[in-house]
Amino acid sequence: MGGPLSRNRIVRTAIELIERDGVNAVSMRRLAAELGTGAMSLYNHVPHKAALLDAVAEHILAELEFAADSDIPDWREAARSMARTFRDIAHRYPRSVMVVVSRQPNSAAGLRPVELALGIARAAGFDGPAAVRVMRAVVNYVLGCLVHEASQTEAQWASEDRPLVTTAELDAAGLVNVRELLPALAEHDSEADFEFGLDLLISALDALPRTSPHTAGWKG
Amino acid sequence: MGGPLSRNRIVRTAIELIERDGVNAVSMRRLAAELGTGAMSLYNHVPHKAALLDAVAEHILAELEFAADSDIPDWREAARSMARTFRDIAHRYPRSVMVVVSRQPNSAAGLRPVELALGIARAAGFDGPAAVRVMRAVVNYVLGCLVHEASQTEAQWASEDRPLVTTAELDAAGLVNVRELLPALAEHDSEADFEFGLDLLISALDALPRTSPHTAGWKG
DNA sequence: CATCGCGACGTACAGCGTACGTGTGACCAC
DNA sequence: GTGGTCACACGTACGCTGTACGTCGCGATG
Repeated sequence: MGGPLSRNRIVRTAIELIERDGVNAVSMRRLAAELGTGAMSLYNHVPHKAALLDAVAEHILAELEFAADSDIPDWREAARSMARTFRDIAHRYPRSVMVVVSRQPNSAAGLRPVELALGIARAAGFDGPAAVRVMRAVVNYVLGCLVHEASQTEAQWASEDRPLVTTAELDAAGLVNVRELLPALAEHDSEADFEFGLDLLISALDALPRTSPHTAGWKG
Repeated sequence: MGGPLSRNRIVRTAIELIERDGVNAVSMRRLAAELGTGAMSLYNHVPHKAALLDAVAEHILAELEFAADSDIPDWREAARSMARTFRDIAHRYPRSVMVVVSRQPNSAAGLRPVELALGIARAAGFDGPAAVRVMRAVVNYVLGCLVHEASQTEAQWASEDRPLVTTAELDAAGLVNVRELLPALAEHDSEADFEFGLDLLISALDALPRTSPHTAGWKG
């Protein structure tokens, strides 16, 4: 069914399964059934389940490479572009985000976002430890946004638009600010919020003194 | 052994178990053994395992309430203090961080950080959607830092100071920036990086125009 | 004393990851 | 052609998981 078994086909099907039924629904047997084979056949292509999930993370992260545009002269625009690309990919695989994020980023594939961000930081004129700090500031912000949105998405999947928390509970817990701003919290535009924080961070970084000359982004 | 079984004792022991052996090592049987009882006894206090992990998250998040100091007049200092407190708690339970983060934050307990951050944003003179945006910017940044550090910690636990990635692999993958900045990446001071991004973000937010008068933090 | 309810505990079952053995077909040396 | 080798699909089996259900002991209440 669907051609010969291969590591790539297994990984792609695993991603489909995660997106359709959630991470917890992924088992070797179910995945094999999806592929029309026996569970043990998978082990000819993947050493164990953890490695499979690593491969899933790697596969998704690999899309960054193709999507990232490294020819943008203005480093602020390049950084924004990379962050948006990252977020777009996360939106394409919403239920896989936590899988990707929770894998240790020490494989060569996991370090690709770091590589790209470091390149941009250096192009902006930051060097050595400064580049690392700048890179981490924006990567961590983006990471937090993705985790946040993934949480929201999963919560939505879990409870089919049933009220997640009642105002009575909020009052009981003394969460007055949440209670008052509940409409603003509920109808918030996560896209706009993402851009807001991103612009803020990048502008602040751009205003920092440099340790080495940079190619673009002087404040006129 | 150790007094009567209770929900609180179960949750505390679960946290100990996570910190000692990792999340994957937590099973109802092992947890029960740790408590000196049978596995099924736990179900008199907790409906199922997922609820137990929810309770773990809630228990850890509850420490924010006691630790948070809401009497700081300067909103920037208040925000910094809250962020640091959050991070301190994460450092006290390093291997539980991903559990807390990956639970849906829609319980009253999970919304406590949101509540505190919203309070600070409003005290800073932001209101309505602006308060929500400001709150989210800093919360997402802090969240990203915690996830990042948790990943690092878990990686360290997983491989007892064996080299995680070789320079040869980096070259093969074309990660030139990572390769060159590897020393800076390795010996980086995560505390300093955290403060760097936090200050940057808070200062940038403080420079924003307000929609309502605020009590402190004017730029002189 | 009889009764009741709560909570600790054992048993049982479906499902999990995966170690191991077997079978089958494609390839190659002679 | 024939025998050997190898890759890979597949079945079986084991120890572990979460948890539904039944039982039993014990303190409180009539």
